[in-house]
Amino acid sequence: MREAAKDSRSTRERILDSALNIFSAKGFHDTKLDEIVADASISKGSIYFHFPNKEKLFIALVDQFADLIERRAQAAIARETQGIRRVQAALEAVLETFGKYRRPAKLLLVQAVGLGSVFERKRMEVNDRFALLIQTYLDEAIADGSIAPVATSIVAHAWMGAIYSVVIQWVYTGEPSKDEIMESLLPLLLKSVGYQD
Amino acid sequence: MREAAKDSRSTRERILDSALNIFSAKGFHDTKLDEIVADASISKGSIYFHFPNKEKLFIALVDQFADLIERRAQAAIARETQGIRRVQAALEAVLETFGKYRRPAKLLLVQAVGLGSVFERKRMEVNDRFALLIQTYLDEAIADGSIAPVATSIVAHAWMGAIYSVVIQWVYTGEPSKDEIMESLLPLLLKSVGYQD
DNA sequence: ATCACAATACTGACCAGTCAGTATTGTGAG
DNA sequence: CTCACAATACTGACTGGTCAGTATTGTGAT
Repeated sequence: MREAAKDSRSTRERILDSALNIFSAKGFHDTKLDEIVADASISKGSIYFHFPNKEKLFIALVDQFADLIERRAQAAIARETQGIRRVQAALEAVLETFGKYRRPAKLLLVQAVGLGSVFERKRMEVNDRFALLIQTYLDEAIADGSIAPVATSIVAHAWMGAIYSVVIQWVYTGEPSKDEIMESLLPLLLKSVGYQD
Repeated sequence: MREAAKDSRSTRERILDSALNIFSAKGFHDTKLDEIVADASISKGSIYFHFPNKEKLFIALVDQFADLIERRAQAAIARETQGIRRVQAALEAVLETFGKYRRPAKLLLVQAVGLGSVFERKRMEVNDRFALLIQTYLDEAIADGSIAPVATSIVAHAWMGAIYSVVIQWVYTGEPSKDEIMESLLPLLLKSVGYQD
C-alpha cells in the first residue's frame, strides 16, 4: 500500500483520459505515446496491453464520443412526438452535449479530419450517421406538414456543417457563448427550411 | 534536342502540381516527399531549392487556392451593387470555384484540418477571411433593408460550415450534382436569414 | 505456481532535411 | 563570337533523430 491506493481509476480509464487530453490538444500525429505514458503515469506496455495500437486508441475515443452524442440526440427525440419539435429537440441536445464536452468535440470535429484513409472512413461513417438522423426527422416533419418539402439530404449535410463550424469556432475562441449559439443558430436552421416558432 | 524540350513547365510548377495531387489524395503526413519527387520527375534537392520545407510547400498550395477563391468572390461582388444580390453572387462564385477545382477543395477543406498548430493558425486565418467577407456583405444587406437584422458573425460561420460540408460531401461522392447544390443550398442559405427570391 | 497486468529497456524502419558536387544559363570584356 | 567566370538551378546519396511497436522481466493476487 506504499503507493497509497494510487489513482484508483483503472489503468484503461487513465489511458483514455490522458489520450483524450493530449490528442485533442495536439492532434494525432503530434501526440507521442510517451507523452500519454507520462501524463497518465502508466507504462508504455500498458497501452499495448489495453489497445492494439495508437490508431485504435484514437478511434476508441472518437467512437466513445460519437456514441454519446447520438444517444443524447435519440433520447431527446424520444421525448417529443411532433415532427419539427423532434428536430428542434435533437438540435438542442447536440449543441448542449458539444457545449459540455469541449475536448472530445475538438477531437471529433478537428483532430479526426485529414488523417489517412483509415480515419477518413471512420469519420465518414460517423458523419453519415448524424446526417441520416437529421434527414429522417426532417422527412418526418415534411410528412406531417410541419415544413414544406426540401432536398433533405442536402439540408442535413448543410445543417451538420453549420453546427460543426459554429461549435469549432466556439471551441477555439469561447465565442459566441452557448446561449448566443442557441438563440441564433437554432432559429437560423429552422428558418432555412421555412419554419418559424 | 534529344530530350525534346522536356516538360517545359518550370520545375517549381511541376512540384506544386504533383504536390497538390498527392497531398490532396493522401493528406500531409501520409505524403512522402519522395513520392512527389517521383511523380514530378524532379530531385529532392529541387524541392528544397524552391521551398524551405514540406510544411511551407503545403501551405503554399493552401494559400494559392484561398487567394483564388477570394479573388473570384470579390470579382463577383463587384459586378453587383445591391446588398443581397452581392451576397448571392459571392455564394455562386464560391460554389462555382469549388466545383471547378475538386482537388484543391479537398486540400483546403479536409487535408488542412487537424494538422499541428502551425497549420491551425493558417486555416483559422483563411477561414476568418472568408467569414469576414460574408459578414461584411450581410451587414450591408441588413443596412439597406434587404434582410432583417441577425447575428451576422454567427450566420457567417454557419454559412461557411454549411457550404464546406456540402462541398466535401460532393468532393467525396460526386453527389449531389453542382446544379442540385446550387438549386438547394443557395435558397436554403438565403431563407435562413429570411430572404426569398 | 500461474495468470493478468504492468514496467522498462530496446529495436529498427522510416523519412525530412543536408550538402558537396554537377549542369545550365547569363554576362561582359576583349 | 568566344572565352572566362559567375550565378542560378538542380541532383541524389547520405544521415541522424524520432517514435511506434516489441521483448523481456517484474509483481501481486488467488
